[in-house]
Amino acid sequence: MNLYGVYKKLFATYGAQGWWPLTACGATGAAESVSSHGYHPEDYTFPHNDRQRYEICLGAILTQNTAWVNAEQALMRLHSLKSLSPKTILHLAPHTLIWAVQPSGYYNVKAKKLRCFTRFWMTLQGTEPTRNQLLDVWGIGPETADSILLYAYGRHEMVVDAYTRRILAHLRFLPANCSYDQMKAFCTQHLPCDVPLYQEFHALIVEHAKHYYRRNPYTDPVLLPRNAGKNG
DNA sequence: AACCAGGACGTGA
DNA sequence: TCACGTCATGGT
Repeated sequence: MNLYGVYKKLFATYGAQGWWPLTACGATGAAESVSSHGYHPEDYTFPHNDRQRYEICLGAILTQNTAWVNAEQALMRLHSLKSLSPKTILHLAPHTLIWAVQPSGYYNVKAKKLRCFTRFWMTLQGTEPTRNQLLDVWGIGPETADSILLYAYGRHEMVVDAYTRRILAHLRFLPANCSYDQMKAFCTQHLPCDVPLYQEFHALIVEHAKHYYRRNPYTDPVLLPRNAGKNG
């Protein structure tokens, strides 16, 4: 099975994931309903405005090496401060921003990252950032940059992560110590050039890895049903 | 009770 | 370039 076969198998198994998740307030614009996820299954025209794009960017930073539920709590706190927007977030006192970011961990660095990114965002004036521009922002590395480009701007950039590395290595497509750029190039080369497919692929990888790639040794009954590849 | 979560940065070799 | 320590909360 090639990588496109992997995609089709995961999609058949888990269905459309509808990433990127927004908070309910971000997805609907409602001021009060700040509860669960605002997924957008099979609405690939998403996001619809700069406010949603901005929330995706903050979420991408807040979820770095952190469970999404924790990042979401931080977004909720920002919303409760009416500061889930570039203009207002920069007016927060340092300790207030740190309080908001605290549930997502790394609160000192992430508060700084949000400030750095927001200053950059303001310079964009609504225009789309390039990948190199994003990488020049302190706190934005390759995965966060690609997440922003793919999910906030619908750009044709594959997002890969630690889960992707585990799966690609387990399927023996790439060595376990492969680089981010190697993974990205491999995925780009072996998948159709289709933005919604890219969005779903990464989301499906994460969903699948949560099931079978949390702890070594990995067993994957979906992609490796009968002990295949045991002998290298 | 370790171990992990949708990484990135700073440093030293 | 690359390996390694650091950042930190919350769930299993």
